[in-house]
Amino acid sequence: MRITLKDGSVKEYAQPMSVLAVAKDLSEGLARMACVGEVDGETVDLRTVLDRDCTLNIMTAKEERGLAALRHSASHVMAQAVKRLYPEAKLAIGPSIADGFYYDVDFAEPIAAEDLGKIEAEMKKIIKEALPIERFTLPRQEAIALMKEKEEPYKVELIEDLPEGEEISFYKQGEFTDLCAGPHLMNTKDVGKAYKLTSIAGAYWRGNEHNKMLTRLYATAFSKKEELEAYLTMMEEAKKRDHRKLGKELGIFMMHEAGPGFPFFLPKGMVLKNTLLEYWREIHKKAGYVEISTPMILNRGLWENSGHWDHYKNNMYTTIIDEQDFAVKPMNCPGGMLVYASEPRSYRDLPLRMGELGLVHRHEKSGQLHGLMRVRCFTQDDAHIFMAPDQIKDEIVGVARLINEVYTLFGFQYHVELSTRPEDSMGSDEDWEMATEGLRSALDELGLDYVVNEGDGAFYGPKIDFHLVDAIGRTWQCGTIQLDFQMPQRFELEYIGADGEKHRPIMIHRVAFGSIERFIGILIEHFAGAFPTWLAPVQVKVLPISDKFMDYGRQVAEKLDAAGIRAELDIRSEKIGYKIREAQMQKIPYMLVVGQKEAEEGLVAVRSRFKGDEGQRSLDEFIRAIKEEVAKKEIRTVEDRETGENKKG
RNA sequence: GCUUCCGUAGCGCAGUUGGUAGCGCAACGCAUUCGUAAUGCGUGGGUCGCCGGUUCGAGUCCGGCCGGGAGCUCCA
Repeated sequence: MRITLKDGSVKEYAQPMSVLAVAKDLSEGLARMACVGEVDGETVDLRTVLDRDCTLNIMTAKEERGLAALRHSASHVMAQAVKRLYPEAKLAIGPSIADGFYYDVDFAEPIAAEDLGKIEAEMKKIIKEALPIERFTLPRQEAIALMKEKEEPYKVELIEDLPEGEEISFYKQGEFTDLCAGPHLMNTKDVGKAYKLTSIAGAYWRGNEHNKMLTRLYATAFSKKEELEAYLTMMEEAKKRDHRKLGKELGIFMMHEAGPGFPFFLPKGMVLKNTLLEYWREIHKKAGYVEISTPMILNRGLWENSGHWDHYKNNMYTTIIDEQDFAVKPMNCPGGMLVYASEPRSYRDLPLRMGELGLVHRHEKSGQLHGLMRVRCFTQDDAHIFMAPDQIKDEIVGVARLINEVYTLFGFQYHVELSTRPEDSMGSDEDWEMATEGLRSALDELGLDYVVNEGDGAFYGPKIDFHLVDAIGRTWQCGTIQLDFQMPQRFELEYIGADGEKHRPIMIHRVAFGSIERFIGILIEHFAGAFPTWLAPVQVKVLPISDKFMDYGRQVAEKLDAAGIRAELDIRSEKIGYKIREAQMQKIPYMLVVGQKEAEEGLVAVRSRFKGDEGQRSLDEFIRAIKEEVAKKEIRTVEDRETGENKKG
């Protein structure tokens, strides 16, 4: 039996060997880091026996899967601590996740955030006890019997759902035994000191809202204390970027209890929104789109025809006009269908790309609302593309490139998902198959990596989703491309082909920003409110040294305004330091200080967020430079000045 | 919607065992006219989210509702 190591060296053994034995054979003292192995690319526990030729990689806790094992063991320690403190508690599941781990527990009595400290203290003891973590397996029936004996009904249910005939693996540490596939560390002491219980929340058993809600204990663990501290500091910093906090401070938007989930855009936010829309119109015009606008309220018959009345009614606001049912649009597509059908279409018109900045309303459940990220009314930068079947792939590729262009302009990283047919859907299997394949082949042609989201498509078709990341690492769906065979059929859309016959077009629904509101939320967090100059609601603040230079300041501001630059003049009788501080906290890109010297010589003293822009220059020169920067939609490096927020103590 | 926590001036907060409210910033007024992150002094502003209950008395205790946060579930 030959075992090839990651570094290329080869070891020969006559007998089957455990990963642990091989690891021990290789290194004198087995470090706590070496808790997990990877055999032919598959992660395994160190106790796994090797009985064939294979490639072996012994990982450290710093490597992703090693870290997952560390956290997984930490979650067992947490569960053990919980069982010691609350013997009545029933355990559900406790995996490692992206930033840590959790354990779902069914407590007899609710516990409070203050109890986390007690659990943490008990964990410390268990780690100090240095309990070996042992793996063993049982046949199915014995496994069920063991969990019944320990009165763990959730574990029994989990085992019952595992495939027949397989041995069930368990991990045991001291008095605590848990159903688990592993892998794990070798000893509880290896969990170390770099762990912390972070929060407490509710979570449904098996993620189903009809099931009982359990208590989820969130925690995190790292291989080093410094890493834990760096993570906690990072989370604190990220919270400062929260778009709800910055949105208020920078006067971008507000919420009011008069309209939960319905955002109000303030003057500065409106500038931001309009600037984005201006950009949107510019690139769509270039990409061959026309723009339409369809009504916000349409009658029930239309929504029945589109399928929304059957498949989307729970999310729709309805009203009665002249004794007839009407609905506020939750999507723009049916209106778009009517525009397409309003005149005869020729194959020469295709692909017909119709954009619409449509305000849609959806009744989201109250608990889903989240600042601008999840609202009840939002503007979709929608478009419906009608095309012949042989144009599908090119159109999808074109849309994906457009979306990529938009995200790249802002410097976003994104990932792509392909969502397939959901349970509640309409149309034939063949249509769904064809549509899904169409999206898949376009993704392949673009060479984009994607994950498949089974059953997550829209009720009328499969979709490609583009996801962006917010300040604390949550991802939000923004762009989507959806391929739809259903709507054109339901609305009996047609075009006259080259053959003089009637044909049915196929349609793409797509958004690039997704929702302007959500996109703005993500932009705020992405830039921490310090928008690139082309987007900044106020681009320049003119700051006279004293009232004596107010007139000159006014002239400067007017000249900027005439040049199409968004400028404000600070007219208060305050000292220059005070005015600068405020402009700085408002994250305004440029400040122009004007006093005696500037007024006499027609200059401005530039102070900016950016590196290398300080100093006196003529106003004309400044205007030329800023206009060029705006035209290029440049994203410049923000100089790292102290925030000043805590300066006063 | 569910679990849990929270709701005091425009914003950020304090308010001890129940005895009808304070601080900082902001706003406003006066003085200051200043050269790169907070000039000084003064003034006004609150049905303590709303409704009900307990009590001689409720910001404080209890219940319901509304709104918000964290997560779950659902979605752009």
